[in-house]
Amino acid sequence: MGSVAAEELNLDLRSSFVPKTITDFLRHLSANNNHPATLRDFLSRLEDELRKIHAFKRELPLSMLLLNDAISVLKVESQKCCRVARDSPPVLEEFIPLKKELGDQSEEEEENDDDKDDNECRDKRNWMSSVQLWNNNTTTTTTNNNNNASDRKQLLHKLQTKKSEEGQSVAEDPFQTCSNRNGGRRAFMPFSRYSSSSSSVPVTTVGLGAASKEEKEESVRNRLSLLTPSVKEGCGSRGSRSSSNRAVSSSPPTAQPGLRATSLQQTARKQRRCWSPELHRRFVNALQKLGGSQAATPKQIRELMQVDGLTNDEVKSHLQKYRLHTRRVPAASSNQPVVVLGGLWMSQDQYNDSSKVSSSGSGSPQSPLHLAAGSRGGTSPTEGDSIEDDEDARSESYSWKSHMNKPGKVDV
DNA sequence: CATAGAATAT
DNA sequence: GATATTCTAT
Repeated sequence: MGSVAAEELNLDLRSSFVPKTITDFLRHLSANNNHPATLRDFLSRLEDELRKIHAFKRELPLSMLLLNDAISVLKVESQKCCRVARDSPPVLEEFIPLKKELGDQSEEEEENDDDKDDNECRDKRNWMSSVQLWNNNTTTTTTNNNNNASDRKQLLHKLQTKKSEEGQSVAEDPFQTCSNRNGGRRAFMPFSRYSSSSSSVPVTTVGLGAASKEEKEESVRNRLSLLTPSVKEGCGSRGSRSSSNRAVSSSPPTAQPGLRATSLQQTARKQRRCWSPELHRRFVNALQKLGGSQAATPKQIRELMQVDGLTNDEVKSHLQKYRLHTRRVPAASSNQPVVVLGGLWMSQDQYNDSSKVSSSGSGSPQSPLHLAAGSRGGTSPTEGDSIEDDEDARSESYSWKSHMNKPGKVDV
């Protein structure tokens, strides 16, 4: 029950305005017999914290400032304290220590960088894994410090404003199921892995062989609310596109023009959308409903997919890729497109259930076989890119990697 | 001006 | 290779 002060204060410090906190602290301190240990402890905590966020100093300039202030004040107080306690003469070195500490790690770079960015990045990454101060662009506005080589380059290259349409941003994250860690694996993991672990979801893991027609009750038209339980962190924590995105952020009331305020709008790239198997599945479903990849337009697809944060461009891009990939696998010789790739091309229905819940209406009215669409009355199969082919190609989970080449006919 | 598709860029 | 962004035509 001793001095819990530091504990509390530590918390306060993070979210409160320093002056107040410090004041409180000091008051508390003096009320407590000026316990030097307490002060020192707190001070050391602060310094520790400072060290931690040092790597982020560019992004959290204000935090650095506050912290520095706090430390300075406390240092002074500490001196006083000691003096009083030991009645010894002042030792003014009050402001030196701070510098000293930082000095070791690096400190001069206030704004040149570009190369030592590397160090910083590493630091950041380290911290990133444990700490999570990355929520918002808090202060990305750091005047001109925000570099990122690429960003900078882009900025210089073209300052033409870009429409920042996707206002939806937040609240997306339908089912981004990719594990996208830095050096990690990517792409689709077998569905068998999806559910399980945290959260409820009655779904029961669904192995790839069991359930095939989960629930058709289309009751829920839920716009895609299937949050993949276990993978929620998957695609690179897109909790918010920030890092240093288009710093739009609409800085409120311009706050205090006094300091760094000018928010530069840099053109940062969007976070890559991760086309999880689920997403792709929706995509394909939509295509089907729209009559094949050739007939569908990005917009239609997007609408059909009903995925929240999904943008036209994203769909467009995906569609482009999709077409590219599906084009290469013409049914070769007439029918029996399947079979190729040894079972790799099975009807999507099998995978359809994948895992997830909700399932929304997806698996239902697909009319799996509308192949008879009739479109081709026997015309020359030569081309072989009529809707059907798309269907074939699209069939399963997402393996366009088809490596398979049609040995038969070379072009030219 | 909005959208689709192709061509590039990252 | 997968996405994003830009360019061009509609």
